[in-house]
Amino acid sequence: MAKKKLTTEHSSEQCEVTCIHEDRVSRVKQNSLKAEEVLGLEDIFKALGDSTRIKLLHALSQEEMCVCDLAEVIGMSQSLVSHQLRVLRNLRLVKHRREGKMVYYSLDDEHILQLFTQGLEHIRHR
Amino acid sequence: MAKKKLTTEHSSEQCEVTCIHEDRVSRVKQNSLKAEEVLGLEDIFKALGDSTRIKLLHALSQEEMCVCDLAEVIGMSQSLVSHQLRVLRNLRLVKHRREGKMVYYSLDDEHILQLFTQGLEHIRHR
DNA sequence: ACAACATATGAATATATGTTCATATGTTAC
DNA sequence: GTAACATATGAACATATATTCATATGTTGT
Repeated sequence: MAKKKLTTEHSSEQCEVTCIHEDRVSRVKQNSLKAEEVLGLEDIFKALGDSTRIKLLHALSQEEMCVCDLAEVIGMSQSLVSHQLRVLRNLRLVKHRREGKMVYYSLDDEHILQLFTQGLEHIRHR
Repeated sequence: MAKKKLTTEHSSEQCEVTCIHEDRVSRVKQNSLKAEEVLGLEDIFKALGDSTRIKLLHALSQEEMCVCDLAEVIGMSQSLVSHQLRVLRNLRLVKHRREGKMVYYSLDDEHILQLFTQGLEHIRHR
């Protein structure tokens, strides 16, 4: 049986840490990412962190395609594909052009492919 | 060209698409990522798609640090840091070693840094 | 005008996930 | 043994997000 510990006064105002290596902490703190950079990275990686969007981007890395084709390739509904393409569009990861009734999508930034490659290297390398 | 047309009724059995470019679709389909690869990428990018974990990884990219230091550096609670470190540990993104009462974490895979670099290039390049 | 098609989108829902709180576990010193 | 400290973790909660459904918008052809 576990015992309860008598907690002395728990000042909840501050995080009362006692083990900080001050020099190390301040050194690393100074080299922090800017808030803007953190948010930017978060957005991109969040966009890449979904299997549907991964499949869409990978398909588009091969050729430009219309929404219907994309739906068929990844085996999901047109509605879902449209929704997810909008997410990718908002992040400037894909661009689109209209041709008659159809809308063709393609990659807007080839950096994405390098991220994929790096990611694949990682999952093989473990 | 386009295949059979289904009634535009509420037949929700199949995805009734009529605009498929068959050659293009089958070409791209053949070159699909394996399900395993998709899941692997999803896991990694999902892990990177959170600001707390981004800050943790970026801090660890500079030097090995204990949990307390990390909490101080990113300005969040010890509990949260521990939880998120476990996520990163499960994905083999960080490793840890015990030294007395403290546990020191460090990056387990330097590929991560390249992903960060690529990501940063992207957000600047738009 | 209309019908048919391709795509976009708002709303609803279910699930996933980040954060907090309380407490447990493990280590050192006494 | 107990106390103090550093870390880990289960549960609860709130928010975010993926997917589906129904419908709207835009385009072509008649």
